[in-house]
Amino acid sequence: MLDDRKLEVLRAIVADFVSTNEPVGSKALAERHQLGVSPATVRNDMAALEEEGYITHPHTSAGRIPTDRGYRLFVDRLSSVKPLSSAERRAIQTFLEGAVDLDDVVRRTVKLLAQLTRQVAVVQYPSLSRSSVRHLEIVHLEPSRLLLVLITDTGRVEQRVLELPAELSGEEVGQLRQAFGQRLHGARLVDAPAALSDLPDAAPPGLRPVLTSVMTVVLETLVERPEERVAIAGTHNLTRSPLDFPRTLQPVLESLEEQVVLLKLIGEVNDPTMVHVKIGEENAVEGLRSTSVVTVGYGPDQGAYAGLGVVGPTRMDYPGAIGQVRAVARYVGDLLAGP
Amino acid sequence: MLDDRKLEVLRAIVADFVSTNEPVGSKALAERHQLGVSPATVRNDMAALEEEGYITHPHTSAGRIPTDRGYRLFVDRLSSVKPLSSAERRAIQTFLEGAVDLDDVVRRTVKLLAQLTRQVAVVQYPSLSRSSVRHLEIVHLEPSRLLLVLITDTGRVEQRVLELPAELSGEEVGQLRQAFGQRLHGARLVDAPAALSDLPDAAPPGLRPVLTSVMTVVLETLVERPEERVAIAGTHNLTRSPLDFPRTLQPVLESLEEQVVLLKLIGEVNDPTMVHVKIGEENAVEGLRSTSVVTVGYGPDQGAYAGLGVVGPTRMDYPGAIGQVRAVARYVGDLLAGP
DNA sequence: TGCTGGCACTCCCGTCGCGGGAGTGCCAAG
DNA sequence: CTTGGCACTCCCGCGACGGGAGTGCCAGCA
Repeated sequence: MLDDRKLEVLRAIVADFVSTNEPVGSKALAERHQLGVSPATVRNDMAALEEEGYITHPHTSAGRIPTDRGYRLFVDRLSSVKPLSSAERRAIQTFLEGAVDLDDVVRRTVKLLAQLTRQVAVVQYPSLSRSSVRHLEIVHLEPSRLLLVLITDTGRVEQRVLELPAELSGEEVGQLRQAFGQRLHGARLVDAPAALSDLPDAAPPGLRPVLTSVMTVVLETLVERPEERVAIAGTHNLTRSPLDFPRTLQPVLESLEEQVVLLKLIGEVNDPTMVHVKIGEENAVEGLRSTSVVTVGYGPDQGAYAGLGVVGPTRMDYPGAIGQVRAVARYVGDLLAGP
Repeated sequence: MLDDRKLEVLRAIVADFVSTNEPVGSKALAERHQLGVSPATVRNDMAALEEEGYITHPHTSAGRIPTDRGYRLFVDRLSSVKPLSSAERRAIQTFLEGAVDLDDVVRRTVKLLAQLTRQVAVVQYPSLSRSSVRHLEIVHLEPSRLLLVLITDTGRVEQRVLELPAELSGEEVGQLRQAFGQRLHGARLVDAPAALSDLPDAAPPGLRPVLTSVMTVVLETLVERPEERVAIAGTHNLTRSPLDFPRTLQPVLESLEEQVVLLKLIGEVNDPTMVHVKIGEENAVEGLRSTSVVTVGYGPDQGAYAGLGVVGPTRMDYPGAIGQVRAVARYVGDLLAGP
């Protein structure tokens, strides 16, 4: 149905429309790209492409613009990832080096991504459940109050204050500390329940009640609490071309303020090592139906810590954005895996 | 120069313009408000007000709109703080109760403030330097690595990993812990340097080098690092009436993404117990010259933990915003001071 | 001196009509 | 299947126009 030239025409339409933001006509297309055919032929191809739903036109005598479906075809079959320029590579390096802690890494990353892609950037903090324990500290605040501090291999720190049913001696707290430390050190958080399963039996009987209660809280803090954070930057890029979001900026901004929405956006990926692209109506989130979202997981080699990506108009430089998102994800993944 | 009726006219202009967002004419003004004079008289007053720079008009035959100077006069002398409705009071209570930790409190507060005022809300995290130490924990991660965890009375937790020049024994770490704990417990962070000043002399000579190096880092973490965070919400409110920010939305969004800018915005107050209002051109920040900012400090009684406030168009319901900002600040202050 | 009604004037704004132009769809010929 | 030609459609910018809201000024009146 669609021969190579028609696809080439679609590619040209996407390219022109992305760069000019104006409906593109047959004549301009035949001239600017060397298609080797006349505008009339291009028109025929356009009619076919429109028949198939890949392009449309705002009114009868206007040029064509790609539909969501057209962008989808473009992304899937007509484009290859754009390699980064050396300036971009340098920008990534200089931007991320010198980060002092996890917060700093994430903040720099999201800002970098926003600048690089000139879109809205979103970066999820390394997910708790996918990290492993570097250190678990139990602090004896008061006789009947403990503070749990968890440090993960990604540098993330979680803490929780815990009220005890009974008072504990310093010695008992030391026993607790040792018991948990031994079993959890280096363990992945998802494996924590298994690692702790033998704990009640192994403990001295007198300590058992308090131990199980501490254990409950530890597990709750470590595993069950889905406290996922995201950072966002570059929202002003949405206003760059006012035409892209005529009156629909409000729902976009609203959606971007909902942590839940963002997490859904970034988290909903099958294969975290691949870059995923959601185009316009493909988005599950109501308010983002007028945008496209490019996401990828980041982390050491296989397992992903978390996700990051960009949100922009469907009229987006997909090859560029995909390349940039992937590059940043790799770099940050290495950075966090390093130390 | 300006008698009572002229001021009344100004107040009416502000009121009408804020609610309708349209230049207000003499006739409509005389009708809607009971000024007891004719439109012609109102016109004379308007001419005087314009002469003084309190109002202006977009073109010769249009109604009047307040200038920044006009809003200033309105805020300073012509308005009183609007008391909260009972629905608003209830909203504050239900919104903030059930917050589990500091992060949660701040997140809820900023969202609440955005909903209440229908503007962009900004909340600074309780400032480190103004809080006091609830607990300082020193964790012996490895022979030559320490982890410092600081918990403030506001529930804020800061941590820092510290590489030592030499290895330490567990016993020595215990000594460190005790030395710092004794001196810092309950102390305000600004007083930390003083509280620690006698430390080198009091310590056993063998421990001195490492102790001073730890001390440096502690002070750095506690006091010098100006790690101030802010939360923001409600940016979509900027798009509510597109007329307010015709083409100036971009710089506003850009400014609001700069932490530094926000901190400056909120931090620059003389008396933290008072609500401060910056109108349009009064703002030091370039990109926010088209907005007004209403801020106040929050915290226990006198000393302020930090600041919070809202950013909106100069055409803002000042009496309402001031009341809401103040109410939220008080409530959050109490909430944090309580436990 | 200050308020008022009257009146001319200004200027915005929505509407309409009018070309120009870009682009399309279709057709017949190569 | 491609191509040139051609009629048609519809947007868009422009200027003209009239209504209307609002102003500024002035003269009269308390």
